[in-house]
Amino acid sequence: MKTVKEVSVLTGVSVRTLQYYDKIGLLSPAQYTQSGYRLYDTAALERLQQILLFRELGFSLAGIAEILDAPDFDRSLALAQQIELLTLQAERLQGLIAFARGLQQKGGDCMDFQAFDKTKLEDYARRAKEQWGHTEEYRAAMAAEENRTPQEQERMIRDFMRIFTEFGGMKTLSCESEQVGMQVDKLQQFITDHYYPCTDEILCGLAGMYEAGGEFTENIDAAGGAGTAAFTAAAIRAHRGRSV
Amino acid sequence: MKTVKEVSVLTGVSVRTLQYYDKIGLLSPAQYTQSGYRLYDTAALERLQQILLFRELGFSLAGIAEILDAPDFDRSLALAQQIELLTLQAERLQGLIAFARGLQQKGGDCMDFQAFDKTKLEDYARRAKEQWGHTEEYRAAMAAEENRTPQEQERMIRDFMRIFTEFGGMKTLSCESEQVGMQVDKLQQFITDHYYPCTDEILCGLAGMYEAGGEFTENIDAAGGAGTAAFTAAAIRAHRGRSV
DNA sequence: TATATACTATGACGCAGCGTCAGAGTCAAC
DNA sequence: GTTGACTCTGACGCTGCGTCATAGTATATA
Repeated sequence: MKTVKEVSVLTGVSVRTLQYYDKIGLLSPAQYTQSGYRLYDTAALERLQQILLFRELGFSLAGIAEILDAPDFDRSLALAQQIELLTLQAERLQGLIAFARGLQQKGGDCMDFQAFDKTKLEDYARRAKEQWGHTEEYRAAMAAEENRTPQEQERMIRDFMRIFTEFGGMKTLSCESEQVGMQVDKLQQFITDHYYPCTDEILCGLAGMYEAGGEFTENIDAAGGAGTAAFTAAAIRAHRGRSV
Repeated sequence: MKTVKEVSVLTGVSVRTLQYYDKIGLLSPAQYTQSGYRLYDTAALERLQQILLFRELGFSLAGIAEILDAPDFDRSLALAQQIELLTLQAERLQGLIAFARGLQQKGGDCMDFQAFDKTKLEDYARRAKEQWGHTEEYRAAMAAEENRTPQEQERMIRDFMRIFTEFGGMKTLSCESEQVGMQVDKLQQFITDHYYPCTDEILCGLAGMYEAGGEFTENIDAAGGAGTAAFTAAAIRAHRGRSV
């Protein structure tokens, strides 16, 4: 039988936390003394181990109680779900890091999100139309484009910029790396979702425009720092080159 | 001039949040109507953009206020620090994911952390001594070892197990990958911190023991699933092999 | 036995960043 | 004048504890 302090020292959990876990019914001591002191036995300690294990894996205390108190609960399923959740968080973090690095490169003081101005975007769309305007999907997508409010368009431009800022933050990575591949997917998906169905072929075509040295190059480099456009183009080729 | 609702729709921030930002002094509207309605101008909107940018990068609202309100604040320094923070979080997440995957592989129902029992650990230490006991660093480290409480030893064993569980979760990765390399560093650092100075040479020696098929192999595979010991050995060789 | 000390218990409040609900006022249109 | 859409504010809730205040308890020492 161990007192709160002993358990605290043993496991690194604070006394207050142990009291709290008792209060919310997550971990009760084996018994109380007449004066109300908590006493923990080895069974309680083992339960605490389990609690700490799941807690570190990011489960909520309520979730841990559910897992530990329902003997028929599918632990491995819960674990699998948690792994997915953790993976999503990790991916998000990777994206954020790339984004932050991109911001850093393009210059901390002038965090300018207006570089992609509307006229240029229209120009951009016009050139795309010249190349792929004859397809039916393109015309269908354009119909949706028409009735977007200016505010929505502004937000989309910023989102678009951001993708390139993230590319900029990945310049230290290899073009072939998986993370860069995911970013290529992201770009392709974004264009498909918001502008027109972006096939691998079209994407490779865009790669050429990005590194051609014109306004596209300028805008992209403004978003992610010098060399971002070239890096993006290389990344697209590395991950889509085979299919063309 | 835009109302709260309009700003909300435009930026995706809830009305209540805008009111909250006003209350805490983070973002004040350009003016109020006689009836107390908030009205935002473009300057306020731009400030909101900045707020959202930093918020997404994980800055606290207080931190954002500090950054935006002090014109001479070093933004790029803050950004660099935040990148470090994000990187740490990402590394931690990667470790957790590997750990969770390791747990998954060794079997969800019997999450047994007692596999490394004390006698085996003593055996482990004894063999290490046979090989490197003649060095001075070893003897110094052993002095510290002596006066650890049984509880501290137990915790260390669990921590040690955990490192192998994490290795087990990385089996799908390449031995040469950077993440696995970091895990090798972690193992080496842990041994150095808690047992004896673990040189690259010693680590490679351990690798041999891990895959020799004896108790070490059993214990490590119990921690991370079948094949973990062999994977760990290969990982050590891949990242420390050159220096031996 | 008195006291010093270490430990324990409980309740209340605080933290971040809002969401939610209640009650009341406001604005424009029909 | 009434409807419906907005807006205001304050209060409370959420997670997972830390911190502080106040009070009781256990134990060793003088």
